[in-house]
Amino acid sequence: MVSNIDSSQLSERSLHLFKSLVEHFIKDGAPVGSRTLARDSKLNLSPATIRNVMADLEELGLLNSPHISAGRVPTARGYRLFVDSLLSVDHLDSTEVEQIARELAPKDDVPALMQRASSMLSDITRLAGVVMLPRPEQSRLRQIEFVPLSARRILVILVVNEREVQNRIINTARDFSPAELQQVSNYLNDIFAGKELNYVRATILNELEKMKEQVNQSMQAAIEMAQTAFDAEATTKPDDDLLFSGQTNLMDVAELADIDRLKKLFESFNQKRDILHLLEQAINADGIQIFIGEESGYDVLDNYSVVTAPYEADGQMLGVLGVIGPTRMHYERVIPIVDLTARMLGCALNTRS
Amino acid sequence: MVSNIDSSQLSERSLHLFKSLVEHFIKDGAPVGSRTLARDSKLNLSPATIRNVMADLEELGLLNSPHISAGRVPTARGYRLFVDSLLSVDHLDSTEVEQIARELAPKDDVPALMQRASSMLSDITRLAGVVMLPRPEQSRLRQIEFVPLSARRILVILVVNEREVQNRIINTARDFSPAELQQVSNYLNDIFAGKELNYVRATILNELEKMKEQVNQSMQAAIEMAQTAFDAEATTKPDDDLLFSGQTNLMDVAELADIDRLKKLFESFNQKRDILHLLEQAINADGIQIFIGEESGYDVLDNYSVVTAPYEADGQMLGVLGVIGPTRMHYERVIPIVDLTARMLGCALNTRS
DNA sequence: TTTTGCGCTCCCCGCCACGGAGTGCTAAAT
DNA sequence: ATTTAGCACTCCGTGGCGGGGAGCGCAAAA
Repeated sequence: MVSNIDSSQLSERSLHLFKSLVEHFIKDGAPVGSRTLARDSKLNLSPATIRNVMADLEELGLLNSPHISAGRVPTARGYRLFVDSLLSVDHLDSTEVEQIARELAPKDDVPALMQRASSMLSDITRLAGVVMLPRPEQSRLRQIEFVPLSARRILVILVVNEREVQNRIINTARDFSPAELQQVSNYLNDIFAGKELNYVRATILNELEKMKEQVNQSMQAAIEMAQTAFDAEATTKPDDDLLFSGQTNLMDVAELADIDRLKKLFESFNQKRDILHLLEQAINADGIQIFIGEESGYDVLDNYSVVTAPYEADGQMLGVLGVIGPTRMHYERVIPIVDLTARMLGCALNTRS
Repeated sequence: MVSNIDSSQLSERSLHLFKSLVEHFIKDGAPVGSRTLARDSKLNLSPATIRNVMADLEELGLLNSPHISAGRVPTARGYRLFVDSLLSVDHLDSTEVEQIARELAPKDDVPALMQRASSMLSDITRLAGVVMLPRPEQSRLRQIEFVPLSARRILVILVVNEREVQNRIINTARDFSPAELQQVSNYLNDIFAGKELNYVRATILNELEKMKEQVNQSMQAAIEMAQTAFDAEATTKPDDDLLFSGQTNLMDVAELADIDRLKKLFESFNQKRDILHLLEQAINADGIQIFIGEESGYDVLDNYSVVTAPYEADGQMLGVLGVIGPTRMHYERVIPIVDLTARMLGCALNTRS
């Protein structure tokens, strides 16, 4: 990748003008010319001077013109400089803070909370919101229960992470009596409660042979059953851990009104792959992270930026949330909103409740 | 509503021409004029004659012209006549039948099956697919279990309709021992197993007083707990029982490429209200039902048609599925697909499995 | 009853001219 | 050495204009 521009490489004046230009463009969406900039920035310079400066900035790859006699528009690299060095983040007004707090009040179950977080994000920012659900690798088994449905059909209930409940139905090779089931679940709870799900799965699958010798016949059955249960768990979960909302907000943004691009993006939302990869990069970052346009490496995101923040509870990284919008978005507003939402979601997920 | 046109009110020739015109328009999407129609329909008539016929049809409200010197376009009422009386339904080719069968093979859980049905519909028809989940009123309680999580937090598990599992966490006023919980669930299972959920809820809520007198103290607690459980059930479920897929397919249809309309429609998908109302009308119909454009009574659906079919299993109506697309859609193809899908989904849901 | 002929309407497309906004360059001013 | 003013040039968007095409209705002929 080409090296980015450092703010120290430019004169105070150039930076000021550049910032002014970006802000202007974010507001109006039209290429901005020397004249307007001369009027707006308080520097009392003539358009001609500004033209010179802009020519320099274009040289550096921070701006470009759609065609020879149009105003200038920030490039991806330009936005990068802008968000890294020039941005002054808004102070959120109290009604917004309240709204976020209200929506994220810890009510019922985790998926619903996530859903609320996502639609709240899209609502406030008027962009598309996205929330990545807590990564399954981070799930700790809290409790497992078996409920007999009929002769050989058993409902398995996994309680993970204090709050979240998963259930699936398995068919067993032989009949189990309720008493037996009770025994099995006691056994599994004793060994595995509090352990990480992947560990549980791995243990059950790999050390099956070893354990079989040590335990009695009934426990063998338990192990086989658990195997089925966790096998299913491994295969059914991994894809729908991404929630979107407010995609339609993107249809408002004028310069993205090109149906084809939009369609590609929406399809990408549905397939989730690209976005998921992007968010996975973000989960290890420390705080707010911003992907600008082509930077992301995904074609579909060409004229879009993604602003993300990881959220954590009980000192553990859980997932990522953020918004997707046009590169030309109000970063100074969006950034604090995403940031605050991540924090608050973390609070809501803390287990003391 | 204005009375619809009956095919017996028109001459054979008019009908033939009308049908020809509609088919033509569905294929090309452009207003069709007398010349083209004269060429295409095998009737060996001159354009002028056809113009006369078309004038009559316009009189009847079956056609109209976008402007005075353009070809004719079918009106909603025209489509209505077309689908009711003139349509010759395609024979599905075997690969499509196989695809439907394959996708709807009864695998794991019900929601996933529904999801597959919806995306399969959108996939094959290249329109938006929609599936209304089994109506909660039709849910029969099969089994209820209580799992203690901590002192006063209890996980309630409802198994409904043989297959579907719902769980929620409730906080109780006092501590319950595992033995007590067992007793409570036994009690509730005895009384309510096989009953309709609404009935269960109503019984618990209304006859609370009466029952309280008849039973011992422990059962009073049971009732109170059940009350909490089913209360929650009543409030958390009712909105997300509609699945969409393939909305993006609608972006391909040229004449709907108007961003604003599309946005409204998509938002309507998200809010689900209008579509839900529409489908509720459809659930009591006997088979395929078609809503054409403005007929539906919902603005957002102005240039769209909805083709639905209810599906049933074990002799019980469960829900509705269908597709949403431009009024100008290939009904002769879409109709048998929706029909077949409804039947097959019904099969997959039959409880003998 | 159907066809032919004719005049008319309306859309679509390409053309052109024009004003506006903006640029780059050079020469003058500070 | 910067900054400014002036100027020629480029490009976009708009609006007016004119033909060509498709289609219509109507009236008269077949």
